[in-house]
Amino acid sequence: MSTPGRGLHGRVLDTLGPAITAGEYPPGSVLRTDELAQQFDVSRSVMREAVRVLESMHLVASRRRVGVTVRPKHEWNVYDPQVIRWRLAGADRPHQLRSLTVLRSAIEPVAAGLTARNATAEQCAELTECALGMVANSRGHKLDQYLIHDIAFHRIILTASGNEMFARLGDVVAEVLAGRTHHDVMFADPDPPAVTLHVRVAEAVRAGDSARAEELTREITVGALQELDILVP
Amino acid sequence: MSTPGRGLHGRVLDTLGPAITAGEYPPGSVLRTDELAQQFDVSRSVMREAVRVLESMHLVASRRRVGVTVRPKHEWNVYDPQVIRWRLAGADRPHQLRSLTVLRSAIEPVAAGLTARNATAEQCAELTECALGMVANSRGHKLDQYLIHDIAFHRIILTASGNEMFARLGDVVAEVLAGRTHHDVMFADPDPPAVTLHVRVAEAVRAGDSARAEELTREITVGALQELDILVP
DNA sequence: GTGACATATAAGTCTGACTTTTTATGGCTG
DNA sequence: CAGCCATAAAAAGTCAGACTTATATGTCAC
Repeated sequence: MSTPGRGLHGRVLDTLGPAITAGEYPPGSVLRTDELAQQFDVSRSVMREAVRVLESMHLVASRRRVGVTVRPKHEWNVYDPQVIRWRLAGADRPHQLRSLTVLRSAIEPVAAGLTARNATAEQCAELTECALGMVANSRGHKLDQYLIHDIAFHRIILTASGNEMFARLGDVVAEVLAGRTHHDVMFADPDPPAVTLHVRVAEAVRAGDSARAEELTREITVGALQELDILVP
Repeated sequence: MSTPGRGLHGRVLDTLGPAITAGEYPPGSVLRTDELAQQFDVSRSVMREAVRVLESMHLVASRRRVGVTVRPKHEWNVYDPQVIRWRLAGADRPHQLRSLTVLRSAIEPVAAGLTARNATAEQCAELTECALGMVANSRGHKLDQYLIHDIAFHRIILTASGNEMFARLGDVVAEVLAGRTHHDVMFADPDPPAVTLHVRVAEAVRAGDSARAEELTREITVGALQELDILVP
């Protein structure tokens, strides 16, 4: 899915990043570049590059004569896709999943409203196709195929809105949807009403009915939120 | 406001980052690390660290035997505060300001709704204080003092919501509000109705009226959006 | 106690040599 | 001429070592 092993510094990040975001090093902890370089058996230059990346994510701060100190959680760049992936892979996955689902419930309805205004004919067609694909795979344990169409659907909503900030959340939503299907529960087929809602959103967008698209999408995201409430109370 | 000149690589980023986000190097352009190092008169190691940071922001991709290629805009980490600052300082500032204001209009109402549920007594007090501070400075060209309270108000809404993703947008909103006051227009005192809305939001939060807090905040952000429509049609 | 000064420490910087990967090239063969 | 493989070249990637700079902290005089 992502970009693994793009050089030595990348491999260092693959273990150091998750460790930090998992809270293994409590905020305020000091790391020494030289020590880390020894631990990971890489040169100082490589370790320095890794630290620079962590610094740009605001996970750590590097100060002379002190070392590399871990920053408190509330300063992290929590929108960095890399950080999101690390946290989703770690211990506070449930907490992170909830935060992101709440975020979805704020963004997607507004995005759908804009999409109803701005979507091209082609995007409308794709959207409808995705919704139909969801219907077609909503019964008979074809969850993988269902998921693919579900992700595509929401990605189109976000990109067709014409707002770049919304569009960039496509990957995040994909991650959340995939996480729900694979990790957590959802053994059974998806709820029929939820599937129908997607079809109706596609209709509303095609009709250019902004308010309805927004309201229907809100129902979808609220449903996702309630589903999460049931699973993780 | 930010963290200027944290080392040589930081100074390189201060000019290379804005240049890239401004579109000076069109997507697909190739940069050579060694050439850049010469241009900026720094060592290769320093330039490599700078490139690593740009890479982690998805502004560029570094590939062997090819060079450092500039990525298309739609792949950038547009939520990175640094990237946002660079773009706000550049040519497409109006476009960026609009994107962020639309984002606000999606996030803040939902955040306010959650804040009405979750805010502590202390946070309620602070919120009221901010609203009153806005009222007190809403007349007589005391825009700077008004802005300070305005920023604090919205920051509390976002953090008191209890959602970390919302909380992290505090800086972004601050940047947008500051930008509106300083750069663009707003010579006159702020609109009295807008000021009143803030007071009423504080009241709703204090009363724990989630739906009302959400709706009133929506009015605020929609107003901000319309104001932008008038200025930049 | 307060202030000036010395010292130690860890990040920061530079340089040069070497390795690795990937692309282009050019000649060979069918 | 087309297709293929060996070769070379180019640029990033890695490493090691020496040196610089900022700064936290401890020491000493007052």
